[in-house]
Amino acid sequence: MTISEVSEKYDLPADTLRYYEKVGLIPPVTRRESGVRDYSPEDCGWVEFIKCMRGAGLSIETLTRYVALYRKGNRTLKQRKQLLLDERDHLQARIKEMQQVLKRLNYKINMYEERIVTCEKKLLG
Amino acid sequence: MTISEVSEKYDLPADTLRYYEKVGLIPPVTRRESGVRDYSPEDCGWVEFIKCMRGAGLSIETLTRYVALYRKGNRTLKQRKQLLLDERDHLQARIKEMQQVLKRLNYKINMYEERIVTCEKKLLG
DNA sequence: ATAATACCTGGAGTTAACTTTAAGTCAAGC
DNA sequence: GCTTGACTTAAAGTTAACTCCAGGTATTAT
Repeated sequence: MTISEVSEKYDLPADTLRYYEKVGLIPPVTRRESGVRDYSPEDCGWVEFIKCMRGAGLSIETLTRYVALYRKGNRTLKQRKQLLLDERDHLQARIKEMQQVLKRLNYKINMYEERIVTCEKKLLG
Repeated sequence: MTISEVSEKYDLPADTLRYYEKVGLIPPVTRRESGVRDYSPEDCGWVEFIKCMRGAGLSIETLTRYVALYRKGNRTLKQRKQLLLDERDHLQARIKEMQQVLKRLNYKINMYEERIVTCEKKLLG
């Protein structure tokens, strides 16, 4: 697959795909003789994975560390698992915080509802 | 309260407090004659509210819009409620996405667990 | 009264994560 | 074989959200 096809498929600008590769967010993409990128299914898998993780807010720095470990082979399995455990915990904490805020927003919205009703009554009366 | 006390209380740098006020993220803070900030309980309430919302990822742009509406008084109640409704929906969507990723991370961690066990068996055998 | 410390403003600098640009190379259609 | 549009790189530019700095004023302790 060419870079523009991958760009289309995952809804990521081609520039971003090149950037991700340059900073080591995905392993080096397969190339033709000429140097043009030709994404394999595995390359695409990485793009999808990274897009997903970035969507949840994992930093580029963290993800490049993960990819760097992956590229070192099997002897880094435990470190990779640990990295994922740490990120999972962070993510869980963020979700919890956001759920608190969600509650607060809902409460505030209810208060607004009440105030608006009261205001309109006053205008009618 | 002085800015450094507020900074301490909410664990936000004094520079950030000034910045928040400058860009309209909180309404103008009470001042002494001399011009020095002297945060009232209400000013503190804004700081707390904004810190909370920023923590959940609401943008400064959105929050300044909210504060601007607030400063226009009661006739903006409906618009403020609508803004909060929109933000609540965004937040809810983000939480859902993050929960998906959490699931995926947990799955991946289990896979690593299995692979590590298998590897260690191989090394022993 | 004076020295040390805290506060003020406007503006420059920083960081993460892209995004655009310039200057060129490659590939598909005629 | 030539044009046109997609691809390449390195490097500069952008955006959001701070963060720091210089030069000056205010407050507090001695």
